Amino acid sequence: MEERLNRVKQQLQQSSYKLTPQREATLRVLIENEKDHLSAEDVYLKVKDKAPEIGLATVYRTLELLAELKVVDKINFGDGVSRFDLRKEGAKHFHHHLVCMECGKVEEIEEDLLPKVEEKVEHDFNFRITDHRLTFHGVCSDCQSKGK
Amino acid sequence: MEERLNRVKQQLQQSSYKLTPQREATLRVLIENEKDHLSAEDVYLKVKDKAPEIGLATVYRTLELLAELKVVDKINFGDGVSRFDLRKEGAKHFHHHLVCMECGKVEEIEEDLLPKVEEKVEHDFNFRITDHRLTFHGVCSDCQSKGK
DNA sequence: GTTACTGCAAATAATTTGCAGAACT
DNA sequence: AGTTCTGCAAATTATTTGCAGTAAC
Repeated sequence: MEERLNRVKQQLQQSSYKLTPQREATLRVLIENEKDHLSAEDVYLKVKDKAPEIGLATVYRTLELLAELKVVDKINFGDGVSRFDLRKEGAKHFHHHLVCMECGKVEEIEEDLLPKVEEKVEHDFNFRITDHRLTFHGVCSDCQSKGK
Repeated sequence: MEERLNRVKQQLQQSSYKLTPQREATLRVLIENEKDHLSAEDVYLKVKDKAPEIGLATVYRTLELLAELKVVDKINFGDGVSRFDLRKEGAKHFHHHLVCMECGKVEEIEEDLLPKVEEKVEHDFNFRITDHRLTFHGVCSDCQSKGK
């Protein structure tokens, strides 16, 4: 946790940004809820528990900043809300998601499934890929067994 | 064009919906701009040219209805706007997109690149896939040559 | 001391909803 | 007649921005 914060701190300072208490609190929430896919509002509420004086606008600004630095990825599952997902340290690409259409659960796939596909796309379309978003919609295993 | 409208009309009627003049005008705009990725507002403006009395709320309601029937797919490229993309007739899955981070251009990939990946995911995660969203971020060939 | 950062409130933007009337079956 | 559909205006929701004060280097 602490090492991770420090690395982000260095990243911030390299771009002459500061790791303020508000930003630190926001980062801690993101790290503690790494497996979730929190909206800005969700993050705000959790940060407020620790630092009640923080404003929602600051959370938005911090999340935007972290997205710029590629510390988090911003993703949208189709409800009108942006969600923020901590990027695995050192990961070149954003991980993939499985969204269950029945219960809404979101699972993560860490393994990069796309290298071959990306090779083909870069070649066929002469497009230099820097990142991707891959989300599968379907029915999770729990809902499959329930649904019978 | 007309056959295509008729097929959607039948789809609507199967679910006891009607193909009203407003819905038809909206569909025509979508078909005429098949290669674009129009927002609800974009669609509204284009429909208004033909049928000035139509309301924005009706366009939203129509697009939502068409998404439900899988005539269009709703997609979000990260700006805060939903875009609506006509699904190729008979296509089982949503096609893929290349979004250029420099100029914002969006290209489509019709070929389904994911059957092998999906097989693996269904097996490894016991997840029944019904659809997917795959978008690549990067630099298109035009911007690559300009950028030199 | 200067520049970056924050909280608050107000502004903006996208989308949804309530409702009374119109249209289709 | 009964239901579905529409336009309008108002409401809601998510996000952004202006600004005056605060904190960090």
